[in-house]
Amino acid sequence: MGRWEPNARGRLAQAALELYAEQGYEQTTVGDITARAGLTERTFYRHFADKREVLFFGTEMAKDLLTRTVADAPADASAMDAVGAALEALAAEFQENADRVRTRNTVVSAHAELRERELIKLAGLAGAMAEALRARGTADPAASLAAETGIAVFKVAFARWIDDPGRPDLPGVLRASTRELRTVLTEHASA
Amino acid sequence: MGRWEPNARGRLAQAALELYAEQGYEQTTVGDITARAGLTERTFYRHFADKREVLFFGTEMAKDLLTRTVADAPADASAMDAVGAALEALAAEFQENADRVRTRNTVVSAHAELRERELIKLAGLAGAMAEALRARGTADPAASLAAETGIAVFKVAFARWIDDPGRPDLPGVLRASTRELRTVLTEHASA
DNA sequence: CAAAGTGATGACAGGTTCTGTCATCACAGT
DNA sequence: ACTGTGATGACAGAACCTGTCATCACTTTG
Repeated sequence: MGRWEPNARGRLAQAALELYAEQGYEQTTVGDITARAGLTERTFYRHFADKREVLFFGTEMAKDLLTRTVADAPADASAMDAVGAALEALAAEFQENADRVRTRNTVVSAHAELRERELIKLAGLAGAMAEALRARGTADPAASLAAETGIAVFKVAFARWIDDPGRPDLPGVLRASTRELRTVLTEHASA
Repeated sequence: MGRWEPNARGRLAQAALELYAEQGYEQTTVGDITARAGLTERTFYRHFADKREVLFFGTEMAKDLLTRTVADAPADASAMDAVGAALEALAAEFQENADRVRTRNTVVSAHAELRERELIKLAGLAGAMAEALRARGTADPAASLAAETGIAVFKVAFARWIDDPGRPDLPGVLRASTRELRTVLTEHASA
């Protein structure tokens, strides 16, 4: 495993987050990152596909958590309940690492390129949850709808959590948002 | 207005879509595009922010259509009904230009970079609809939830429409998906 | 214990994307 | 005609990303 200085990948991710936060994403070159990490530019691209990907280290972990939680939901739970449980588990993890999550969000939300990457990662999470729902026996339009809608609610709840530092309970905001959505969807005049 | 050969922007967009479809997005350089359009590389970047943006010409039109339709919804219509009407209007326009929409989608969905751009454009549409809802008097968690959920349903409906060439009625698929979502959200064992 | 093997890193070249800057050209208004 | 305006051309250059080969630390094998 570890030869030379250990944990090159981790050092690169750490240096990148620091520099992006200190001097901005666009002002930071890959050379800056590798210089701080004590490596060469070429090595950066051996660990990360591009300059953005270095900030999305944890997405695979999130995907695992979501799919596992969906798979482990009680057999009589509805698709939306399974999705809700998964997203609450993720929200709880965000809550535990609130400082890191907020720092990272500040960097990501400041640059369109990074927001783009974040959105495709979220879409990937939705796809993974839909797949897990199908494995649980939910048919396909319902599975995709539950997963995509769940992610949509998570996005809204997360934004509210970020905006309001006095509301520190992300899982609570998520549950409230889900309830609110049910209201929004049922109070309709037509059809 | 038009000096030199007219409609440089349009020629560039046309040449880009053709080349991306013919030989792939990554294999096409900006030089290829400008050569076919009879312009220089530098001019491409005067009309489009980057190599991806040239495919997202119509997003502003879509945003106008959505916000206008939300604003024009009857005063007694619910937020979700206003969003539903807006998305149905967009779906109808997609339906009218089905061939072009499908061609463009083939190109976009083949490359992660382009899908990223598409997702941030969709997020922008959701944001614009939320803003239009707020202008109509809908409070903020509900406005964002209705807009984001509407886009989520549209994504699912669009994917179903693309996958199944024998189901040519996108507005119909959209309405069916919205009904299905209400079912998914109300059939829950817990809470 | 030496030889060969493995995997991560360094070094270098090169193409592509995108930006800054200034010159040039077609046309409009006076 | 004279001057202004706006789009385009020409050129330089930084940064991103990739391909390729050499090198080094360490492991395995005989």
